Amino acid sequence: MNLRDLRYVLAVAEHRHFGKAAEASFVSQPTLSGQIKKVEEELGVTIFERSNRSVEITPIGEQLLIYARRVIEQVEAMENLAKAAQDPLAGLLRLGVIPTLGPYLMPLILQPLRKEFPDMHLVLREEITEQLLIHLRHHELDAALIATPPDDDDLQEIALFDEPFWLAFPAKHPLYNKDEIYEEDLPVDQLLLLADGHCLTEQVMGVCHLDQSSAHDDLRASSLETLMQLVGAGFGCTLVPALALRGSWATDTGVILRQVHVANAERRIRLVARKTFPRALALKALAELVCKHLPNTVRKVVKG
Amino acid sequence: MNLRDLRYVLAVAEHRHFGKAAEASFVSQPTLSGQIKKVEEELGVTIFERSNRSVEITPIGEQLLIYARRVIEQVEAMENLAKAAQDPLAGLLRLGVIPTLGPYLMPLILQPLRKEFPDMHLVLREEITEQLLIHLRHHELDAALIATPPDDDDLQEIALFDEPFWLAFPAKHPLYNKDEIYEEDLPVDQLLLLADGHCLTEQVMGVCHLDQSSAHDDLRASSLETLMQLVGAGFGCTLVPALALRGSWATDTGVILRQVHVANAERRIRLVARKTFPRALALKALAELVCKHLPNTVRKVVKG
DNA sequence: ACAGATTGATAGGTTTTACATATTGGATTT
DNA sequence: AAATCCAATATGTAAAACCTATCAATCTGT
Repeated sequence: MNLRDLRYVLAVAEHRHFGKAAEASFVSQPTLSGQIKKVEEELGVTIFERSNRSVEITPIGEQLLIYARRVIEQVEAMENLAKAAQDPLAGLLRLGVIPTLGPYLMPLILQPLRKEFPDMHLVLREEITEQLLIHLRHHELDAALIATPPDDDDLQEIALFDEPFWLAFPAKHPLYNKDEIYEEDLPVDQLLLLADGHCLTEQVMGVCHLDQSSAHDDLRASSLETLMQLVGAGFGCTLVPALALRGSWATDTGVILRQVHVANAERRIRLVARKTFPRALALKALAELVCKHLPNTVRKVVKG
Repeated sequence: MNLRDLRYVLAVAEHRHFGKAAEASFVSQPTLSGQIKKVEEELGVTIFERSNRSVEITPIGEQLLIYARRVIEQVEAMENLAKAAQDPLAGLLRLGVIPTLGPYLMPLILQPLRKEFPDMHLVLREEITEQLLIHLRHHELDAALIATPPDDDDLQEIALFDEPFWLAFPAKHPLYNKDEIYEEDLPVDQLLLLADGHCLTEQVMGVCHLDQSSAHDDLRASSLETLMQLVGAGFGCTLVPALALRGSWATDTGVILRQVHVANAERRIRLVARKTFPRALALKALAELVCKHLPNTVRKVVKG
């Protein structure tokens, strides 16, 4: 049996006339007659009792029609659903973000996103890079915003922007008088770090030429917010990604911020997804939207 | 789209492997791949995200699968229903009977019917011939038991049996001493009749050579039961079909019954149905069952 | 009563499409 | 490096759905 055949049956039931039903189905009357006959033979049941001047539905045919109508109804609902979902810019997009980026980037783009792509339904998940990549591979996420190259042949990336690191230190710190920070100024021995696993931790250590052994591991903050509270409280200094400068800690914590003039004192933020992810357009749209709403503290990458 | 395609989609979803799904669907892998691709193109949506080592279902695919499963489920229910209804001896049979036959014949066959064809669901309707024929033509009945030739080219008949008329008269009637009634004995002037419309009325008039004008129309009974009550009460005589002899009036009403030796003092009972009615076997089975359970007071017709 | 219109079924030929086998390209495993 | 696995692609074949033309039966209107 066939959906087309069911539609033919419904057409005959509606018109009670093979010719009219054929016309309404955009086929010839012999074709329709043949298909109806085929269905009846397949089901082993007479659906229509036809004479030369009337077409009537048998009682069993009436029962079958109820099912046929339900089937066609469901199929049409299915097609409508697909049609509504055809727009790659619409529908669910499960996006992961690293914790040192999410709280500062997402507020900038959520409202524009709702305005420009009202049908795109973003579901956010904040985890460290390693977890995000696992979720991507497991198809539990569709895309992720991270700060390291994914290093996985199954994944693709769209580079978005470079986010410089700023130096954060307590108000009473000797560096207070320096407006500009160079490599030799970095207070490497007073450096406070995030917990392991955060990509930011390794990147900051890289900028400061620290390795695992030489880094303090007695004081590790579990979040950037906590870290800045520690800085404000005078426990040490740290490097902060530019977008985080406007975090909630920025007011009244007595933390001083300075631009850093050191090579590679920045991280590249990219949108990664599986190469096989079918909604490339959604990724592109999201990438462009993010770039469009970035502050001047970061440097956009010119596409790619 | 196509039911076959939906089954393919479900198979891939189940196996998460095109080769295995193809095998389970008894087609080659390229065929299945092609059909899946076709469905995705038709729907404009990617259902499966495939790489060289995995097949995963997209979120929209998951939603579509819910519908696909429902559709297939309904279709299978439909096929099961048809299969269950394939037996022409099973299922609904809407049967009409004339009022002078139904109450006496049906009790004889209902139980055997339930025993021999437990799946045949008889729905009875008791009306005069004219109404029954109208209902037959309107497909509101499938068959009818009547006592006159249907005289309609769209209808067919199976003759079942000839039912003789018996003379019924009050106990004190002068005919009491006659054991056998011949034409000249018929008490034509005392004849009581049923209401017009009943075929029995005309047939009894025919046997007695009465026409519309010469017949009493001051006393007409609305049912055979009433008629016999009138006879028992001494209002007159009448002719009764043989099967009715065992009606509820037969005891304690003082009605005397005599066999009648008059040509054509009988009526032929036939099962009529539309020529186009598809369940000829059900008719045949019913006809045979009726004949099998008739008392000796009637003469079975030898098939046809 | 007879010609013309109507209706569903049938016949024969064409186009579409579903299918199979063979092969390819990319990735993984031994 | 060779073998294996997997889905996609290429190409030819067989089944099906479809069309036009026609038939048989009936109904309509003169």
